[in-house]
Amino acid sequence: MSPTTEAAASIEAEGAETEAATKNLVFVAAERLFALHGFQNVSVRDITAAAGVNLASVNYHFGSKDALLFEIFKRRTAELNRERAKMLHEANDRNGGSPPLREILAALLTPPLRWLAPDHERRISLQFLIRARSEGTDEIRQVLKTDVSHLRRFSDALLRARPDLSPEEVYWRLHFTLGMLHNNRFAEFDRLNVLSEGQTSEADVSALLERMLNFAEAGFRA
Amino acid sequence: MSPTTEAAASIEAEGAETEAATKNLVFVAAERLFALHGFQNVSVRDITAAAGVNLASVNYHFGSKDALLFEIFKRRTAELNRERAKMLHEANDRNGGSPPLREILAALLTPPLRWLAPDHERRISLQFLIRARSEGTDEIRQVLKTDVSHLRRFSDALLRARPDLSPEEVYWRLHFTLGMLHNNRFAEFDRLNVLSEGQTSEADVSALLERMLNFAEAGFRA
DNA sequence: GCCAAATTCGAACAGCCGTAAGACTTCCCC
DNA sequence: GGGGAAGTCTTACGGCTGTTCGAATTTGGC
Repeated sequence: MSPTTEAAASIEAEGAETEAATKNLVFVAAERLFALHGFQNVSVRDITAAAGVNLASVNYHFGSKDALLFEIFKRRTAELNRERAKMLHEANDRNGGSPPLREILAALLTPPLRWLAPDHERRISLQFLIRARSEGTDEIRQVLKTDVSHLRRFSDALLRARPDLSPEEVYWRLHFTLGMLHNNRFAEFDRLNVLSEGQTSEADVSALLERMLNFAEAGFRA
Repeated sequence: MSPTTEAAASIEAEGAETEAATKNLVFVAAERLFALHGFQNVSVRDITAAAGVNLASVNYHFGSKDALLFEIFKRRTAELNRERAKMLHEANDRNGGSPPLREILAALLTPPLRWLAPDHERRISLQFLIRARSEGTDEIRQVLKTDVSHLRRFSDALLRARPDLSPEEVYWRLHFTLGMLHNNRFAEFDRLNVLSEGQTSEADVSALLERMLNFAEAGFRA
């Protein structure tokens, strides 16, 4: 029996490093290589070589290269959404179900920006997610288009905070805000460093979060 | 003698559709396919088949597949930057060399948004540029990182319009604004359409420009 | 209407790709 | 400690990739 049929169940088992050691080695190595070089530019042989496992491991444990990409995407997306939902929930609790603009935006932006910190364990995962969003397979693009339930919670909250705005306007501004966020890949940081002649400190992620919140909040208040 | 050595000179010859018909067929077909499916997902055979020319045409006229991508990128980037520079120049003339915030941002965003109109001849070119920015070769990424002279004109103008902001702050906000723009690929439009249950009219590009200007201007005024 | 240069064409090369089959080894439970 | 499942390994297949070569063809100047 192929173990890939149980893959979905293992998504929740976060710290399950003990069982299926090779599967985890492949998962981690693939995530890193995909994030750094893109899906198409990384071969199954690259992955298994980096992981120090056999070539056939990818197909045995995940079924195919596409399925491996999709599984990484699902797991990391679920993690990120969980952190965002938790922050939004806490903001709701603090404010009687109708938090101010800035707290909603903070719930949306803080988790990914936390991941972006140089020493954060999920830094490479965020780079992976940003890349997968634009370079991923049709299956991933389908999920991004279809599964908007998570974003809807945020658009609903934003509508409650700014009931004078039309839903359409809120959707667009949310779209803009996510665009600001998704632009934060390695390459863009580099360009920014050149543009500002090394003045920007990409290491200071909390300052970046502050900047993004200021910009986005002002955009929503316009 | 290989004609590819003269390729750089022909970049300026915009309407040179008459000479080198096949070269132009390849150029146009490749741009469309790259924009729609990504660089890695399009083979030389796909391009030549779509263009209705011989397989060897790409290597004969452009040297290699990478060089073809780079040449499309250079030409379209130059075109876009020319339109932006022209608008910025006109804004300078109208305002004694120090245009208001909104006019600077309009010079930055109007040209690409014009291209995005459904019936615009450069619609596919903008999609190509957005894709090439994140999926392109190392050579393209190097140009994006190094050649920031064009963006510098905008950051300088923005600094003059908001002298109370630190240069670093201006760079980041410019970065955010470009992020809003670069997020406008087909896939994102689709998600937005689902999110808003078909309420968004992506055809109405001038309304989108207005929205983006409002959002970005407010962000810069924060 | 000829010659040479420019272009197009058909064909093939060498190499990498994802995947699968089958033999082999390890592990765990009864 | 034997048997069966789970995992690992080697090997190779078929297919697609970018690129090249030499011949055939077209083009442009005289």
